[in-house]
Amino acid sequence: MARKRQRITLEDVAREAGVSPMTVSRVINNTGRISQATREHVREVIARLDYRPSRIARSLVTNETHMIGLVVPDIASPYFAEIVQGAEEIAWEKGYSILLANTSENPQRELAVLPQIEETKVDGLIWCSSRLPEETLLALLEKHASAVVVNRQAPPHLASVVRSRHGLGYRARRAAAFLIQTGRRRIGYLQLYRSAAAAPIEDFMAELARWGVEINRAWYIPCAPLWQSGYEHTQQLIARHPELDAIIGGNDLVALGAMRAVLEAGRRVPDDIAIIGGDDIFLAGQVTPALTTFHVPKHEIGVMAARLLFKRLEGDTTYHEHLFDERLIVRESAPLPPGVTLDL
Amino acid sequence: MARKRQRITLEDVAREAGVSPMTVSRVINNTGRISQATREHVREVIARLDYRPSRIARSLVTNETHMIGLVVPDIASPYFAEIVQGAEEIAWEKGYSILLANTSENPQRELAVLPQIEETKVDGLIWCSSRLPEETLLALLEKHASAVVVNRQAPPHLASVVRSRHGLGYRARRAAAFLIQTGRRRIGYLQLYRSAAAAPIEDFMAELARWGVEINRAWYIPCAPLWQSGYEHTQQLIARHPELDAIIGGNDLVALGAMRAVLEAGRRVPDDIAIIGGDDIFLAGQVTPALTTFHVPKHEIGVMAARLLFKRLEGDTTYHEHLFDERLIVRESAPLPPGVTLDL
DNA sequence: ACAGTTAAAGTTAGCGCTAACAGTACAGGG
DNA sequence: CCCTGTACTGTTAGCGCTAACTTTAACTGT
Repeated sequence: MARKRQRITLEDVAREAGVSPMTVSRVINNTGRISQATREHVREVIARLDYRPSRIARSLVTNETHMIGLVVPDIASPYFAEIVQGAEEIAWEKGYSILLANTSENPQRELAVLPQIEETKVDGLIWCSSRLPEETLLALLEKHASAVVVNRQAPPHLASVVRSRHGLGYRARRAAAFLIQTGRRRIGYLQLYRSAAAAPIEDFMAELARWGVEINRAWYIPCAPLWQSGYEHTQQLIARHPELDAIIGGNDLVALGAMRAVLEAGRRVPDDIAIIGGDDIFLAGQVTPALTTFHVPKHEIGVMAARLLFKRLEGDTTYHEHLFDERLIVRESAPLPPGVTLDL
Repeated sequence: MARKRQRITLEDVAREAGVSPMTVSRVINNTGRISQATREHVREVIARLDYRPSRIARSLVTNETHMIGLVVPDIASPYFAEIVQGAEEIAWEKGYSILLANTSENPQRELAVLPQIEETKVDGLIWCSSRLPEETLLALLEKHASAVVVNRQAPPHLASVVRSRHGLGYRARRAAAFLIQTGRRRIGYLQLYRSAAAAPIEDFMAELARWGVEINRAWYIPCAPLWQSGYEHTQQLIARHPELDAIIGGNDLVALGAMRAVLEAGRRVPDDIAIIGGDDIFLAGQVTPALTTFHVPKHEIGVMAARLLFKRLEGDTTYHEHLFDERLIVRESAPLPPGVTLDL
């Protein structure tokens, strides 16, 4: 029987302690001047009644909820789960709660989730890897006093930014350079579809051109950031294009799906086809062959996003941008043959 | 420049529309009787002013926050991330938000997180895999009108329960039975430490005894639910006990850590040492050798937990318990040799 | 025509807190 | 003895909403 227990209010405490509600409020918030005796007495009553101040009521008057909204495309992805973990850690330290919204990689849902967050009046917002088009994103950011955007760009006055180099097309270009120098010539690319902010495929092809290797648009296909998508697209890709000797996955899940498809097709990794992933999720180094990929400091991204947000909340409205480097981790799926030296 | 934009209130809308605040309130909540003309006019003004009702203010009077608290030991674990995903899905459908608390596997933190959640006055609470001792957990549940507990037991009047069979010691016993029937005799067990609710090691040994195989307490060691822990404990375990021919991991992360340690030690999986995991996380089937494990419907657990919670919130205070089955998924790390038939 | 009904509004009060201002009491200086 | 300052505590009002009640207007049937 869910008892609707009457909540103990600040007024109850005041009455019990024989002081005014304001005095109790001051004790709780450590504001104003309170005599040591009164303070201790009120504290004792608070403890005795097991009083918990209502954040709701406080928020209504202070206009601060001590909550921050966290929007991610897929909480079950190892990539975002770690970012969330990092952000939650900092929020907790600061006494803030996390309001989580999972948009299931769905821009519609992303749009729909925002009114909900607005109505809750979170103090700030961390927005990860928005799949919304640029102008829509900006319009929504306009309405939020404090926001931090992860993996997207934003105008300085609207939000701070945390990114790793991925968005700049850095990753695919470096992967291509590495593969070519280790002897690969016909490189497939499972490019994550995303907003306009993503690196255009042209950047990637420019890199290939720089090395003078073959370019074939049919080898570059858009792909959802999921294992299944990498798996299925690779099945088709290698069936239609058996000439491929390397595949770049947009992220590790995709690359692992690709690896599976390659192995199931009876081709060897890396002997026949080398594979490079994209974010170094936890198990990337545990599979056999272990995945060559770019290390992305996911936890630190979450931590930094929260830190920048709190900077804004604390009144520092200057723009901050933090760009994390992505280090290539050479493992077995795309090894460095003995004797090869790289020029990266 | 974070503009402190003055929020548009219900009163603004009322003034603009030339009606009383109450009328606007009724339109928003679809309560009471409102003429079609007024309703449409008010709606138009709401849209024009881009008015968003304040949940805070509403909560203060209705005593409902439309938020549910979700406490997990480790959001970055693939196991809990999927549960969170499931719960968030249902919450979203019902128009509720998720207040996320990550306790980092730390009972202290678990205790500390509760006041925060209480102050926020969430409408309900989903509590996953609490690491708190039984009596502490119950004491805390007492204070919450509506709660659902995952992977723990609870008295019917305090909370509904969602579990898979794991907590009953089912998993380790079945794993042992399987291993023995496939020819293994000296079985190590990396048991997840946890609360009193977990199956005592005695259950496991009873199963071994039933099959008449060797029992050696030194082979059974407590282990944190992390890859690193499985890895390190296994390194020690197989160094001290080279006689082992199988290892059971408390969950997949631990089992994968164990697998890595075994392979690095130059032993073969499954030829020298068979390995069985525990929750079938996403990549368990992707590694080589693929992990034999028990499938646990993580997403469904999250969904069910949220469903049972909403049942309580909607006034059905009867006790519900949902027990999910765990199916053994036989993959390569502990295969079924040809010709062997199982008696489970 | 008039009480009785009903639909469609409006009024009042208060949820639990805190900001801002207003005391009060007591000290020491003139 | 008042005056000013300091240290503490109290009073008032209102944050943005909704529950509960009241009012107004229009419509009924006899």
